[in-house]
Amino acid sequence: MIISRKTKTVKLVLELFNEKKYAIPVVDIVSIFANKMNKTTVYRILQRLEDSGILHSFVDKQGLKRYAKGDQRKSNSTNQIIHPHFLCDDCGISICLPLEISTPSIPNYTINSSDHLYSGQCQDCK
Amino acid sequence: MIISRKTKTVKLVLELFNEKKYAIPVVDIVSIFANKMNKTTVYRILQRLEDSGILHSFVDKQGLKRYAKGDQRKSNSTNQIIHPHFLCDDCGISICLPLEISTPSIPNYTINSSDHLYSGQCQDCK
DNA sequence: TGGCTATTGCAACTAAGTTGCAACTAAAAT
DNA sequence: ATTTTAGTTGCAACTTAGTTGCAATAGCCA
Repeated sequence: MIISRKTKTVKLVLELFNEKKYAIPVVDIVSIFANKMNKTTVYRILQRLEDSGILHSFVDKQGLKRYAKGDQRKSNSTNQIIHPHFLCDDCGISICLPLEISTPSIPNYTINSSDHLYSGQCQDCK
Repeated sequence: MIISRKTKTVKLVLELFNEKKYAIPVVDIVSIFANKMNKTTVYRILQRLEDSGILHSFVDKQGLKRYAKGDQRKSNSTNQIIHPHFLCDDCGISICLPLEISTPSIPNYTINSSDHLYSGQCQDCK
């Protein structure tokens, strides 16, 4: 499914991702908008924004799904724009690192996608 | 906490990891031992085995925690033995890849640990 | 404006993982 | 060998992330 209507709730979510340029846990987005929209709506909007290529997502070390701006769909098939994410152990913010990751080739295995997560201290916390 | 007693349940879990050399989701282990031990026990044994350096864990793309043999604790501090995991999209098995991952240095950031997950088709499914 | 259909809210549900506590048992002490 | 004590387990209840079905609502286009 693809975003086809710019509803109030969709606009709110898009505004959030324009303010914050790092990867945000879905749980946080749900609580940010707790009295603006239903949590089901949040999950569905994020899914649609990802399907539309406006956001991309990954699962962090705690198993929480996070979303950030940008399209990473094509990267998984054409082997481009694969980048690692960095998660700060102290303040919890997550950013997309501007590094190119090259996918190794492993005999007898086909690699379709990859995820890379670094964690430690960000510039503000170190 | 560290493993200090070799109870029946601990032995069963260790046997499982001797048979299967790939990373197993906790959920699977719970159902494998459904009538041998309580799920709480499974979670606690796995935690202790990891703290003891006998197993290591990571979170897969679905957000499920998986365990595999080997120690990865020291790798996170001394920068050794960091290896990626491979997850088969078809059959779901996960293996530890025998590849060494070098951690990049990012200005103003401290990196303490990293996780690398590839997915695609394994040798049996391809 | 009217109507089609995407979108939303609600409530109930699933599934993973956690917690507190009493009962149990492996292993050390006597 | 028996007692002691501290690590371990089972149970039941709970928390939290995420999902589903369906009726109601609201963009958007003719």
